[in-house]
Amino acid sequence: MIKITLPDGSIREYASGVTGAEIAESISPRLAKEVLSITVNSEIYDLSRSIETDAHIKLHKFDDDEGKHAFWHTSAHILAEAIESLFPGTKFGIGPAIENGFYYDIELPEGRALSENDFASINKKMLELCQQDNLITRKDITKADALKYFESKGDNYKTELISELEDGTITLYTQGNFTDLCRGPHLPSTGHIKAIQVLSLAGAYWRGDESRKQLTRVYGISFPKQKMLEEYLVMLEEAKKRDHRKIGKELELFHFSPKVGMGLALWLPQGTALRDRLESWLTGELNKRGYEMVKTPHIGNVELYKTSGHFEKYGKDSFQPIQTPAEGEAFMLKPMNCPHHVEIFKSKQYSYRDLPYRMAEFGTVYRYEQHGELHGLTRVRSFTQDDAHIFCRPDQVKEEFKKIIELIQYVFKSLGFTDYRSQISLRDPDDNSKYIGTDENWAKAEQAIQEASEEMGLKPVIETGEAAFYGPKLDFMVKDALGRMWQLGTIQVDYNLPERFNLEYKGTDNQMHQPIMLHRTIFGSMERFVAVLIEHTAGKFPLWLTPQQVVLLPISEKYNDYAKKVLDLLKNYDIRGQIDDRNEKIGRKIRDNELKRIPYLLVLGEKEAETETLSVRKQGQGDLGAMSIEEFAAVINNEIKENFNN
RNA sequence: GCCAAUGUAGCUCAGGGGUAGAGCACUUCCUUGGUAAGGAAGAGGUCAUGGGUUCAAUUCCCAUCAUUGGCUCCA
Repeated sequence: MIKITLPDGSIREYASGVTGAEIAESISPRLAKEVLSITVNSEIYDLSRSIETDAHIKLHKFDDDEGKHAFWHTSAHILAEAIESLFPGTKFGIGPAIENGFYYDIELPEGRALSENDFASINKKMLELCQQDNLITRKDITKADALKYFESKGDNYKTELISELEDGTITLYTQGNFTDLCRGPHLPSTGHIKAIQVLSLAGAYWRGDESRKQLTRVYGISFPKQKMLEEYLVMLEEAKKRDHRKIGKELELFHFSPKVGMGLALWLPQGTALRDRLESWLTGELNKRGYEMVKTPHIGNVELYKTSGHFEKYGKDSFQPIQTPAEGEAFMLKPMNCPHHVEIFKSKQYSYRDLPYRMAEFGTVYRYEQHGELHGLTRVRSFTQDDAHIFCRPDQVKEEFKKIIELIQYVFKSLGFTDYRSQISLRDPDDNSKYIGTDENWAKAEQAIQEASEEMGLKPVIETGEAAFYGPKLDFMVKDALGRMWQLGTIQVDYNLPERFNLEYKGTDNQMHQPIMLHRTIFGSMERFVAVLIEHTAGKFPLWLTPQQVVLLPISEKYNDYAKKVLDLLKNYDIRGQIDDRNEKIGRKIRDNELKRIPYLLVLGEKEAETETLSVRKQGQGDLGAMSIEEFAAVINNEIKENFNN
């Protein structure tokens, strides 16, 4: 008998060789039906694989990541089986589970290409294979036998993968008529998959190497219930509806013109109003927290970036330097704000008492992103960072981190991002040679980041070896209304620039010391953040932020004068809006302004004019009834107050 | 930068070897209204750009540019 410890600490005894499926069955038949894979002492097993020794186990269903992984991994094999049966002679690359579904990289036989027209037949075949409920079996074979098998199939991608594996046993998984090289784990049988569908096609280089052959990547998704697939497809539709490029056009926020240049956003008046409001609000918060605003030019002498090291590292792939009539003189479009800020720092002498120096700028930078990488406002060639640099003493790093974390938490909360994750990137403990800065400073900074995160209530994921060469960092990822993750804020420690620019301050010992520099941004860039905010809110911005809080709708032009009077009064309460005095009926005005996502519509006619009231309509809720101007102002102000209080 | 698809009116899109269509938006007129589209008339396009094939190209072919979906890269 062996002892199996469940996640809750309870211990059950089974005969040696018991499988995950049998354990699940012994706990509950319902669980046995839903369980997909099992973790045995931190290794993930198939349910049919026997367990020979005492172990800690955890059973995985579709609702945890490990369960999904096995589910989608098996789905990828089904996709491959379907394609092989429909297009014999197809060669297969890799077919992993990904965050949302799975893909398989394939190479179709000569002269054959896959198009969206083939999706229906693939879907049909995949569903058929699932309904056959074929058992999935795992087989250990030798490397030589594995090579022989895939050579006989002519599958040179698989043989390449196998030949790079270590000697020893190799596992193959078979379901129905399809056998694939795979580490596993997989579902016990294909019947668990009740809904499966191809989603899209893309080209992908074999092993991500552009000098190698481009394969066809087929993306798909699958679920244990048909209804879940339907919901997923609805979510994809919803994501399309929320696409910031679409809403940006509808709400006239920004525009791209090929005549100006790709990746260069033109901010329209409404978008500018939104962005300016974000900037001025954040500036206010920065001032409260001891930051000082600075402004620096859009270009800088090439020598500056040579000193900072950016030119050497990125100059070739960047916008090329601008020549001047002077011999040998060149300027670069600013790719980073930090060298400029460093020069501001260097403009005077510092005592230890002057630190920390918190310097912030909404600084526009230019980076030559590759053509294919440009995407709406999220990937552009000119963008404005909400950048800040904090020059501090080593003993201040932790406190400064805490202050920045507090600010980031406040900003996220105020904008409705309640769900976010954080990640600390530390250096690779096995190889210190690739990092600049002393061991002592790194150790201190890494400790400071971890303590600060913990004291501020973050639960960061810690990634060792992910730090940049110049210092460790803390990144923030927010989850939007559709559950998608966006990387926004980041705080980075930098030992590199202080060294390259020879920054110093005078310590209590009357000696010069090198300050530590912290880079930090909250929004990342204004462009990207506005895009995320649009998709998160579907264009229904928080009341305090939205460019137009109210639109006044006179019933007919007889009441335009009353509307003008009301608008003036509302302005006294800092409520912003405009009058829709088009020659249209009230229903039309309501419809058009609802579509523009105006939070409050005020209907003004004879009744209202006589009683000095407003008929208030809230976006998405409809008629709230009549109110006095004072009452309405209170409604608005309360809603704004609540936004910042909860 | 690579692969694929796409590019027709301000927007969303239909069409198709014989000089171009719809809806919305726009302009003018009528209508002066009560909570998600009032009516009529009008104007608007070098069918992305440049070549080629053809009696004829917006349509077919090639190139370029841009957009979209991926890949690669990202200070």
